[in-house]
Amino acid sequence: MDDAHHLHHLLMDLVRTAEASLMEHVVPGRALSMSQLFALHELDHRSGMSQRELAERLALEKSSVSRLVADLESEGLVTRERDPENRRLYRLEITAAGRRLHRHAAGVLHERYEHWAAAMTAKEREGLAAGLPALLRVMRAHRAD
Amino acid sequence: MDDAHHLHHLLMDLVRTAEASLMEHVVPGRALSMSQLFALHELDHRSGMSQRELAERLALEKSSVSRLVADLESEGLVTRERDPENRRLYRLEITAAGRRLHRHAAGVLHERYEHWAAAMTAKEREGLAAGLPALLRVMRAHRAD
DNA sequence: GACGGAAAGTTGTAGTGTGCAACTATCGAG
DNA sequence: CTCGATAGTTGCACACTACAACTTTCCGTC
Repeated sequence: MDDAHHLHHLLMDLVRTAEASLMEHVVPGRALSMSQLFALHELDHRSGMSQRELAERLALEKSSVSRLVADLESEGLVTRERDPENRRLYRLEITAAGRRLHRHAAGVLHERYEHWAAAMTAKEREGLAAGLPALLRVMRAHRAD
Repeated sequence: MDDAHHLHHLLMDLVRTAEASLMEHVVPGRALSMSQLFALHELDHRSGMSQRELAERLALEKSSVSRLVADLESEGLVTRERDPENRRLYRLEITAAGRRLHRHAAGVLHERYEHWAAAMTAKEREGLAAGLPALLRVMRAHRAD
């Protein structure tokens, strides 16, 4: 079986498996979508973003982000305040609760990865460490064409 | 950066990138969802499946599959006939048109993979070939717990 | 053979996540 | 001051999905 054919099966499998495997039981009790988790991740990483900027990073339409952030705000995970210098835009900040939630989710995922990594051989881990970034790199390059 | 942390970033990236990169412009003119494509793939591979069995393979609820297959049938991509031995269940068959569509989609994806594979080094390709199946294996094992 | 439970599939309904188009409010250049 | 651009909101529609209630068919038991 040639590389391309092999990759076909692997990726199809992965796409069907990965999201469910990743997002299952990340936060007990609270329903947290992947986009929400990504948004928290971005905001925990970088403060004062506008919704437009967040939309860019998440590759979502600004209206989707508007609702996404409204939900996060209503759950007390982020705040949004108009920028006094330019009142068209919001300055988004993650709250302490949001940060706690993000850290908790990241911790759960971290454990999950450790569990996975422990179940692989060193050779397999090294293979992933070399191959996955490469795959992402070429996917991005291809889309950018 | 430890393996688990590394894996975190890679997977998050991949999940957000892969589906779009995979499914973009697979079939010109026709909107084909990933579940539809997977269903065609299963049916091209194995004939006479019931909807229950297809549902299992796609990890979807039977009602979702009922509608999914109804759509494929109305587009002439599959047929369903009651099994004369057991008229509760359907025997699903991919049509010639369905097979053509699947083969075309597979061809487009194959080209895409070749393009990607060509943009990687041999070492990266080998890494993926060793690492991705391992990742899927441990994800599945973990979910099966 | 009738009865009751199990199995396959269908349909009604609801929820989630998304994009597009039209809208408001604000800004800044001329 | 006016006009075009920018940030965000809202109404609407759509795709995909699960769950629950339903029908039809089957089969074992009495």
